[in-house]
Amino acid sequence: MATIEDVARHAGVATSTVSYALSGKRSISEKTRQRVERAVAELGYRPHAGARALASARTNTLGLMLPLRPDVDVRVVMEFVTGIVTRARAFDHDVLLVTQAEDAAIERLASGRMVDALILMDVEAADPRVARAAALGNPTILIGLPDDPQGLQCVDFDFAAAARLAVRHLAGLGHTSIGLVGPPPSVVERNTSFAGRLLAGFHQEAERLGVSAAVELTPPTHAGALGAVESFRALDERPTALIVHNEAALPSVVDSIQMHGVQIPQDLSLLAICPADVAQSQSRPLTYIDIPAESIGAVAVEMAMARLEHPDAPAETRLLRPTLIDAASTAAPLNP
Amino acid sequence: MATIEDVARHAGVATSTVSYALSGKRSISEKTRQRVERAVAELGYRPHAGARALASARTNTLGLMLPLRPDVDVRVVMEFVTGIVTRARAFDHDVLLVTQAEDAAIERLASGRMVDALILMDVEAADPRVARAAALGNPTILIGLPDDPQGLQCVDFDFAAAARLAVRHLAGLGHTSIGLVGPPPSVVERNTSFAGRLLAGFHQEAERLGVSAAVELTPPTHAGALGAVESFRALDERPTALIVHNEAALPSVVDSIQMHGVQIPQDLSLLAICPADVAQSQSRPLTYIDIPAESIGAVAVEMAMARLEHPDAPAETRLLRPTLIDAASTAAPLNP
DNA sequence: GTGAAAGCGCTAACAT
DNA sequence: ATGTTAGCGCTTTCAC
Repeated sequence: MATIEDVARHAGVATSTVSYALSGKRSISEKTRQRVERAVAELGYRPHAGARALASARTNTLGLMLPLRPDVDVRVVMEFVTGIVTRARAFDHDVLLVTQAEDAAIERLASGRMVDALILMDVEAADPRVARAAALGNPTILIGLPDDPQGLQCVDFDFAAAARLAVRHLAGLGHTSIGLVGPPPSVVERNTSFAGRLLAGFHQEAERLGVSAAVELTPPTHAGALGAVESFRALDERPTALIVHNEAALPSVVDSIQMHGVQIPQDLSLLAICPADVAQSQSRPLTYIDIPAESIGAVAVEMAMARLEHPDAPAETRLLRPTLIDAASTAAPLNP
Repeated sequence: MATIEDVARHAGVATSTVSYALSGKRSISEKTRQRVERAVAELGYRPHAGARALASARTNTLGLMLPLRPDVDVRVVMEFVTGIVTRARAFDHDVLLVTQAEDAAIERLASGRMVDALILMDVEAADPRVARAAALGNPTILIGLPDDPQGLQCVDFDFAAAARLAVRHLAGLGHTSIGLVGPPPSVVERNTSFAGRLLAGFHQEAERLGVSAAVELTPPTHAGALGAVESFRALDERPTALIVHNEAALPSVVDSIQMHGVQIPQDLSLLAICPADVAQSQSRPLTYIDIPAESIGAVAVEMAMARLEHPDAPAETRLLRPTLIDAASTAAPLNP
């Protein structure tokens, strides 16, 4: 393996010249740059990542901490990951993946100086990782919103606004009773940040608009979805519209509704809150509010990079605004 | 951040003693080891990964190359990843994730000495990455089986044997016409290694046992699944048993069968080839052949580690044998 | 059983 | 615009 010194010798210049020619951190005459580049190509030179990290205190690596909990939808998670990895590459960074939620992992990556910055996914309202990470020197970006985001860098979808938008859309069509097929109970129990915000937004807007609101926390299974639909049908004030925020249950919800001979949207309006491609892969077109998972991942990376540039910039929290895509699975309710 | 020198000073020993006390590479008196360990704890010392990599030519990092193609099922992919990350940690290794299929990424990781070994997922029958990787100094493990695995380290599920087992099981029950709901056409077109082996095993065993065999390559959508089921029903020799090797289509296949009023297994036997948890999350219990994705990932890591220990050991290919779990979704066909 | 010191390959002052 | 050189923090001879 060629070293920078080999390149320098081959090109007849000093090692620092090679370093600078490659990094562009000081001006180099066109002629020497060419010679260096030729030498690099001819020797197939690649800088040694460890040596560079040691000398520069930069690893060009991002740590991604992704607890793989059984109740998270991997499809959605992988969209985040895609956004993160793709955007990181644009900044010439690679991604180190950690799937344990243990604090030890944070320290290993950070104190071992394996990464320049950390991205924490699936943040809970009171997440022990957050304090750990904040105590670290490394920039840390949270995907999600802990109870107290003071002084932390956070990015997430505005789930509260999404729920409000959903309720508003349906109420605007004339619905007065709306059901929410919510996330799995375990997601709510462990205080996942997004679930609480979604539920709060849902109830808040329903109250504001004077529509009645019912929630079913729904396991990510076929049986769970059927159960939720049954529960809503058994209600005195049976909902005329359903909001579904549960990617795994969505197909079964759609199916079970149709199995009852209920027409969408004539008899029942259906509105999904999920990533675009999940909505679009259902058995019928669905009106949905997009969870822009890839964008959120990309923003997380951008925030991390900005932090590396300006370590003292004030912390900011970014919530991405919801947009509704109408595919005619919602309509005015039938007059009784 | 404390360095090894700080620790040495704090413990009143030489830096080399600290190094050896930590690595155990030479014997240390119990007393000094204690002192070193105390100093490490008190200072919160963590070795600098880059410095270590530079001095030892070991990064304790594994590269995982995971092309995110739209036709792969992320659920299954994430099981592989889980197996890999978990097992890697057991060997004190972290995982660097690359999602581009580009050759450039291989060189970056390997020549940049960012990783000790590489694991390539979703290998195609004639995969350009393979030649690149083989040319590298780093140990490389392929998950999948290229056309010519000579001299390469490969691990995969024995899809051919799985297909044969499935056919044999159904033929043994008395079925004489079997349909295969296969992977998406694009998966076959791009010569994904597993798809070809599965199809070959299916046809081979069907021919051997003299049962008629039909295949529908099935897009991973609801519409695709419905289409496949319709096609089979339209056949002159309508299959009395279906093998499904398509995680995304599986739920829709089950639903559409039931929607036709067809009883499983009385009217139609159904056998899935998929990871256990996919089979178990369906709307009814399914007889299935397990794709042990996590185990495969774990084996890949073990092979990589073995390679690091014994770089000159002969290359081996490991194919994991299929097992069938019977959940009564297959039965003898009705006599006409 | 322990220490001293020579690198590993790079970056970034500091020179010129 | 380019060259010289002192580290960065660790591992591993080599010496005792």
